[in-house]
Amino acid sequence: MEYNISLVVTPLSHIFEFSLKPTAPFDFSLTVKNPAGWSFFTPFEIFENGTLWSATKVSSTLIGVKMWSEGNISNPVVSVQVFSIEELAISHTKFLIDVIKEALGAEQDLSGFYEMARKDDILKHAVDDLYGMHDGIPPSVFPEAVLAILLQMAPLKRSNEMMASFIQNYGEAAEFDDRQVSAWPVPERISSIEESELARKCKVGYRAKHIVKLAKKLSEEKFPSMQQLAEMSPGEARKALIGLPGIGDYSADIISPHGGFPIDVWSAEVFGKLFFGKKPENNREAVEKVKAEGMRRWGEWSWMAFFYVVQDLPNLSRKMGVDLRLT
DNA sequence: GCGTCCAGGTCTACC
DNA sequence: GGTAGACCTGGACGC
Repeated sequence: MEYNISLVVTPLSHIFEFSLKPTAPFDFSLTVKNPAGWSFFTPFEIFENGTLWSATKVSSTLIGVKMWSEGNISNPVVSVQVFSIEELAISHTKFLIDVIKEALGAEQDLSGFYEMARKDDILKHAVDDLYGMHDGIPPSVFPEAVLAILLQMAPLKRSNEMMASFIQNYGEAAEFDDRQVSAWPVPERISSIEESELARKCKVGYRAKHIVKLAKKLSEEKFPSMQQLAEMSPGEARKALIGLPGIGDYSADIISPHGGFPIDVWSAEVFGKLFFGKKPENNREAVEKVKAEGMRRWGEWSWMAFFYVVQDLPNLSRKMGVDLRLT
């Protein structure tokens, strides 16, 4: 893989800061650095001693974000510093505060989910282990869609390598608070590169075609923002996402701010064992059956159930006496 | 060392 | 509308 060919490093020296009071229960560490290792903004972000340094582009503005907790699970307070190249207008700072609130899931009320989960033989363990973990809405569609495409037809190790190469070759690094964090590329940049160049540099294979077409669609056409997708009905948002290049049933469930029940051949095995007590004979053929059972069992809470179970696999394996390791 | 298989899906041609 | 086959790449596996 080719790294650091054209990564631009941008120093961010202007700061504005604020604090948030998320809806309790809220566990800051579990929310920004969850056990399965899903990134808050980018896989290159840093989490040390309870503080997160991350970076992203929001409406063409590169920002660095430093966050830490000053409260506790039942009385949560999060301090946030936002770093930018130049001083931001008041309207922009208000917008960014909303973006970070959404990304933290700060206003998410977990009480309904927890009430259901405590009566469920699987989820009662997960919500106990991960009490206060919120799930937020990412600031933009492009990184989520590229991630979904890179997860397709590849072992996780290779997906991670493709993702790292893509960010290092075409992203932008934010330098702030004595840290450097690489942020995801924006569609405007990817739309102008050749598919063959992307395939060669990042070894993404046939996925290069989907990624460049996706970038063109998002940068040249009016596609709903993540916030607008959140305001649509789940069905409308899903329909819009499936219209994107390289995005099908599974990927739409990953990207949608409404969530879904994204069962692939990997999760078909995990959830197959949890639901039916044994490994499916054929993981690929079990996808539809496992997905239907998850939707039947957890209904409107399917996404949160998926999220909590995937984050809690080692504990669930032990507590339920089911070997959830892949075979 | 070499050939074969297949992986945390989606698209397209064909019926 | 339903479905088989193709699709990049690289690691695992058998020989």
